[in-house]
Amino acid sequence: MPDDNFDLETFLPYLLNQAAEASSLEFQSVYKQRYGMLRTDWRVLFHLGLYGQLTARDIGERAKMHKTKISRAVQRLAEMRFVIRTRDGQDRRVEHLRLTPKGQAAFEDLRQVAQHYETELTAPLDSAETLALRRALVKLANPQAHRFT
Amino acid sequence: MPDDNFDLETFLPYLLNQAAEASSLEFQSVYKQRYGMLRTDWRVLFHLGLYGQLTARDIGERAKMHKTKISRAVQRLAEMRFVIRTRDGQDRRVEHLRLTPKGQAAFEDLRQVAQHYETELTAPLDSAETLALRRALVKLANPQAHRFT
DNA sequence: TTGTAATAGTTGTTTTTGTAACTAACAACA
DNA sequence: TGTTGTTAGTTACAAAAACAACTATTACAA
Repeated sequence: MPDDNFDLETFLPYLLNQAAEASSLEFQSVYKQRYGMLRTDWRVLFHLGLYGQLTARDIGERAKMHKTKISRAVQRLAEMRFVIRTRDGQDRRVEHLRLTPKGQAAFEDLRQVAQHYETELTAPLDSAETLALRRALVKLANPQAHRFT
Repeated sequence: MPDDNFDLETFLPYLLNQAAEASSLEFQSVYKQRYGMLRTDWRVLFHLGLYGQLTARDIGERAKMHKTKISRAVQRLAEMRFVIRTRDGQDRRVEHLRLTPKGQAAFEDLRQVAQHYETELTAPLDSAETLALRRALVKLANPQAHRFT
């Protein structure tokens, strides 16, 4: 008979998903209703807003998103005139992406929402707790950096 | 000019999603390859395995899953002969769900995998960190219980 | 009673995602 | 050169999720 001291509510993949979903809900409703964006869209937007000009490949690497997701997000963002794509001169396969003024404005707007929402989210946690949470999450999000296998 | 001290990597909804995705990956490959299950499927399976007979409604409430998701998961699990459905005598709308012996076996198997995987996941964290993480996640997963709005 | 609202669960349709195959461009090396 | 392999990004198709409308049953109140 296997161990009985297992609870679903403490199983990390489950718990993490619950927390992630709950904590994304409100923010999601903002970028969705205000700009008709999908989750992939705002991620790309934020990457470009925060880190400047990037290629689709760069974004995929940083955000761990598959290239098809990014390709489609960029298409949508370009249609909305939030992003401009320019071919690289040296290597004509790669495309440089950057925000238009309109995209920049949307980014600034959503960043403020995000920032505000962040403080709301962490309200039930004291600052030590929040710090510990972030540190643990970073470790979980980047497993290879901490394992030996 | 808005605050510039905002980083995507520390934005909780983003970070939580990254951690959740990374930490679900390996476990997902097990229940997928071993039983052809979807995420919704193992969640329903685990609910029934851990808490005994439940209705679809119960599961939806506990797991915060939409009823259509559960309906279809139950269909799949019933096809696999992992779950048995019996109509309630009093209220003929409700259906009681429980695991068959075959379903029970699959649950026990996956529970062991989960338990083992859990220790692997928490390996890079010390026990205080793990505890803090769980407590914080529980708070984030159940916002209404901690807010005043 | 009977008409209205509510609830449990299902089904149908549309979006979104995942996966694989594809095009175009470059790299490296015989 | 040309041939093979690799890379950036797109497209096509299949799988899954989201959303809305539906059936069947119960609750409740005029």
